[in-house]
Amino acid sequence: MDLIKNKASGADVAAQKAPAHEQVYRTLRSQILFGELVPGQPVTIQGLTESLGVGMTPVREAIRRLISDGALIFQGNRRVSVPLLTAADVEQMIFARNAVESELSRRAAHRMTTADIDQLEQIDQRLDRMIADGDVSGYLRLNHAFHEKLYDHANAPILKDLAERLWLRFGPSLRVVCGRFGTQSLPDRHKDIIGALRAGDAEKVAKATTQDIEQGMELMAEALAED
Amino acid sequence: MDLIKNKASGADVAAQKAPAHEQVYRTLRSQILFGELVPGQPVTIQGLTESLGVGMTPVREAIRRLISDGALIFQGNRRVSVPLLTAADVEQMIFARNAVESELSRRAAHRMTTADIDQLEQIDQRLDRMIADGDVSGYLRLNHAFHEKLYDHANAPILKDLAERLWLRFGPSLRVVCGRFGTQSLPDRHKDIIGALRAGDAEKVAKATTQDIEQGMELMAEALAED
DNA sequence: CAGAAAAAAATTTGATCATATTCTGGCCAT
DNA sequence: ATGGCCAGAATATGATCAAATTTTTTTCTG
Repeated sequence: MDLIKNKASGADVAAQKAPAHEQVYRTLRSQILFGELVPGQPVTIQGLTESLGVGMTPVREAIRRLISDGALIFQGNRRVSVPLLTAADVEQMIFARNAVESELSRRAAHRMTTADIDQLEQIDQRLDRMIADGDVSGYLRLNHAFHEKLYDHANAPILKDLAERLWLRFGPSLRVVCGRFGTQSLPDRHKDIIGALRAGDAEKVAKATTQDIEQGMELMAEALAED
Repeated sequence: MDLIKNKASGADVAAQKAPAHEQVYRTLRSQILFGELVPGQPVTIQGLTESLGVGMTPVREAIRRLISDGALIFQGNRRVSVPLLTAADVEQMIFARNAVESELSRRAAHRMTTADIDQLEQIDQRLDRMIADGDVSGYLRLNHAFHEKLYDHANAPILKDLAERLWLRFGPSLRVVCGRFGTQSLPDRHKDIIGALRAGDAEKVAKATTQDIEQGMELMAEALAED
């Protein structure tokens, strides 16, 4: 609604036309995915209507969607909050991510052109800069962008949807890990993935993805175990 | 022993206590899961407010949740409808179900007691009666109940949630298959699963689950290919 | 004059909000 | 501690506005 008059600056037409509940959803989803909300933090409808300047109906709808996504949890009474992961949760997510995302990588490997891989590498280079700068938010955004870009090429929307849900679940906790250990200590296998893509070795891409996942998730499990 | 007994007569009470949007969600979810809504059928908010006798806010919230579940799809303009599956969708679901549900079966196999297995077998016996009677609705409900009961024992809520979402996606189309071929031609591997459970052979349980999934999904793929 | 394409009105449906009602959890008195 | 009040938050409704579809009217062409 604020964006309506801002069209002069070239704001996205689609975003302008999107209904309020969609915009609220995207905003909250992004905040959760990139850890701007802390695990355990309560989420209230009235708080969001004020901070987002929108009525309660759109806020309600966005919250329901996010609960269904697993990005928020409904605490039995009428309270909603950002989920706290248990060790068992992380263990299940490792299994599920390995199964789904390694397959997405495998499929993407069969379909990506050199130009596609170049774009992916560009994202990874920007990501490296974020790590060097210690920019946690930037790191989280680009790490997600890297995987999303890769999985987009798998041409498997249902599998990608499953993967995206899992990311929403661990987003807040991943941020906590970064905050604790810093970006320096977050290794990834993106270089391996890119190399294997260029070599056209789909199995190697899948393997590297699995390693990437396990490194990240193990770190998360350790951080959670400390509490 | 029977902890559920606590709220035995409270089943209705609990249902009464549940907020309207929750009830609408459950009703629609059930209708979709068991194929009471036809693929492609449009779903309108105002139609539901009338037929369910509640305001539009609860209906809206339920619809958003179901869209997030993949049980309904948002058709670009403001219309919402029951999804029509493509061959590519089915292929992805076969992969995802195999990965997730075979693991759920494997985990359940490690934890189920003889009494648990007896209960599962009881469901399967009731299911056989439904097949004999040609009761498609009953068949769908008990087939779901069988798998849900099995996966409940896996103690893996995140994996179970992923599986449940996949079921919601193919529910409407499965009903179409049954309507076309009848219940007689729907073979399952439930007897194999039960036998392997009793033998304590987790790998065999997982294998039988995979076969059960592939039989059902292949049939669906064939039916969809006919159009 | 008939028929089809285009334009305009009417109807249906979705989106949002303001308001009333219900429920939860804390607080205070006993 | 226990039990009833009170503030605040969530739930639910109906009214209102906007968008899209359908129907009707108009217009143009053969």
